[in-house]
Amino acid sequence: MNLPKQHDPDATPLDEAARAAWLYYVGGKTQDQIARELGMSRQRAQRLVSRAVSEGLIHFRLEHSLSSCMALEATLKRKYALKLVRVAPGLGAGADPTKSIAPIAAVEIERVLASAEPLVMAVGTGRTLRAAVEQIQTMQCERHKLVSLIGNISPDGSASFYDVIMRLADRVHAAHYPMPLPVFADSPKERDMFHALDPMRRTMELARSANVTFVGVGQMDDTAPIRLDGFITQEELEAMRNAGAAGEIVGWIYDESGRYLNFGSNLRNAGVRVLPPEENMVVAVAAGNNKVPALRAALSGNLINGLVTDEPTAQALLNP
Amino acid sequence: MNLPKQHDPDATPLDEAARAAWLYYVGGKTQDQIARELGMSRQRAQRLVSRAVSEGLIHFRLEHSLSSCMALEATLKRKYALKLVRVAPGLGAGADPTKSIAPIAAVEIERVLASAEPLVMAVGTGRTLRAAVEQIQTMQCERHKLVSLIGNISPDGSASFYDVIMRLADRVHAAHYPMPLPVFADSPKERDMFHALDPMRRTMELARSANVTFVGVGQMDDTAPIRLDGFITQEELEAMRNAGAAGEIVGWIYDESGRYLNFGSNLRNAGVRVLPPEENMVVAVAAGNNKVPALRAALSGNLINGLVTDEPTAQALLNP
DNA sequence: AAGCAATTTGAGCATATGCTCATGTAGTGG
DNA sequence: CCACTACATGAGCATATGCTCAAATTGCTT
Repeated sequence: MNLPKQHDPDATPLDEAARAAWLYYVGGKTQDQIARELGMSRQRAQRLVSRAVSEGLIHFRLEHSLSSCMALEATLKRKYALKLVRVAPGLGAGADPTKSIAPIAAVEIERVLASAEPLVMAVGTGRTLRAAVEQIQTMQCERHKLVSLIGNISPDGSASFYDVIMRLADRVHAAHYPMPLPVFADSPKERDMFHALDPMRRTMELARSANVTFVGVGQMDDTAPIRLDGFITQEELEAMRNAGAAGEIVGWIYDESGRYLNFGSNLRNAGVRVLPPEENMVVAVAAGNNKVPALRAALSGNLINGLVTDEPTAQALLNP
Repeated sequence: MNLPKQHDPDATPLDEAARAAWLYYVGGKTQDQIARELGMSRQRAQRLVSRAVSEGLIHFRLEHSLSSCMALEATLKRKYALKLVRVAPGLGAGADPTKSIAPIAAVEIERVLASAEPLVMAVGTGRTLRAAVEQIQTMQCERHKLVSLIGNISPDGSASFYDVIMRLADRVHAAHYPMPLPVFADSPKERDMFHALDPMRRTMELARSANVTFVGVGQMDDTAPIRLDGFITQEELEAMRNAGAAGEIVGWIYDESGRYLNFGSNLRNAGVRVLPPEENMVVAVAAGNNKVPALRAALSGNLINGLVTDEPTAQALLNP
């Protein structure tokens, strides 16, 4: 029988956490039972379960679309002529909307990657996309190509934290093409030098030919991620705002009608600009009150034709 | 902000359950908070969450392979020359092993269906497969064909409860070919009549050409599902046992070396027999102590070349 | 419209969970 | 070899969860 195991010796800590979480969520046992079965204190079992959750060893996935969210999806789709809209149930006032949209975005990315024909998928960066990628399940996608729209080198020279493409490629086993250049060059001249390099040119060409693109959207208020992560200074940010900046996609700043500014940091951006999609899909993954103006602008300029957001944001986008 | 919603009127009960579960598992809120946010009693919130779990609106998925299970997989793979082995962590003594293997089997079925090339997938029936299918996430698989190996008409004339193919096709949106005939004919003659029908012949041909097959495995002790579901009588079962019956796949009974008996109910079975795979894959999804002899027999006869089971069963299969 | 059965509801309570804190233990650098 | 830091552990407790039961509601039949 399954009496207390004397603490299986050849088990990594994460193994134990995974097993405890399995017994808890899949098996529906109490932590007390689990502790006894695994020969440990109830404390430890509790910690293992909570560890498994926080380390993302266990995923929760809702297999049911709320009708209220579906209604918002339909309305948004019509209003902005979008091809894809997903609205995640809101998590209420204080919560981080990233938590809410990440699992939904993950499902959509998986759905795209499940396609039979080989695709080129371009991806941006950012906290939200990063969180989404963490939720993607592993799959075999050798037929697809993943390409980054944006350099992976931070101002301080390190690889950017929110580098999404590598993690995604890891999970889905697809060929991937990161862009080994700074996000912003020091000058337009330097940027042109990078762009003159042949391998760079090919990667950028690939990115521009992507069938599907997933990007985050950055706001331009004082919490602008582009500033918080040290890509531009507060002064530059203010200058861009004065020039009409409403939002930003892979670092490219656009005004409230979704037109890219020909000014300031945009002149140094070394990455690929997302252009209004025609046959291809450009899906923005973003939610939160402070992103509403940026999203609205991107939508009016038809910079995107797909949107993954949450309930309150969807509502805000519909209330003019 | 998000103060108590006065009980959203246009929400189905399942909608509410899904929303509560979302807030609970994804949002990490307490049921008390959820109740306040949704304007209901804590009780109700509690019930909604537990309902969402029991109705399968929310799925738990482990994104981490336990090393002890991986070791068992490797050993089984070698010992029986299998192409695919997955071992789910056991849920301990009393628990229903179906609960344990269903999510793992679901992942494997998804993985197969994610394939780029069009496939023919044949499926059997049974409680275990049925539970696995409930765990599969929805996907778009128009390129694939799903075909049933077994009739979907019970002895009492109703459609069989554990009919798997329709549910699976529903979820994954694939073309599907059920077999509108009884599981067992009344006589060999009647069976031949069914088989003479042209559409039936084509479906059976399709089933025999399947690239991948997923089946359950039935035991031959007094808990034999084939008897419990009224397909054969206790007397027939005993007769088959006396003739050496060790297990059953889609109703076809085989002996301990995995050879089909040419006897009894096998003479009336109207479905397609699973033959030892060559290029194709035949994956058995089964676990539990009482299934060990049936599994062992199927493995010795090379009736299957893939196995999804749980830890205790894997261990039992390895201890001779 | 009344009566009945079946389901839903909330109160109260036993149990399970998770947090804090004091203590222990391993690993590191002097 | 000792001192120190960082992290792991278990006890105790406040809180969250889920079960039971009695009351209320719903839907259905007469």
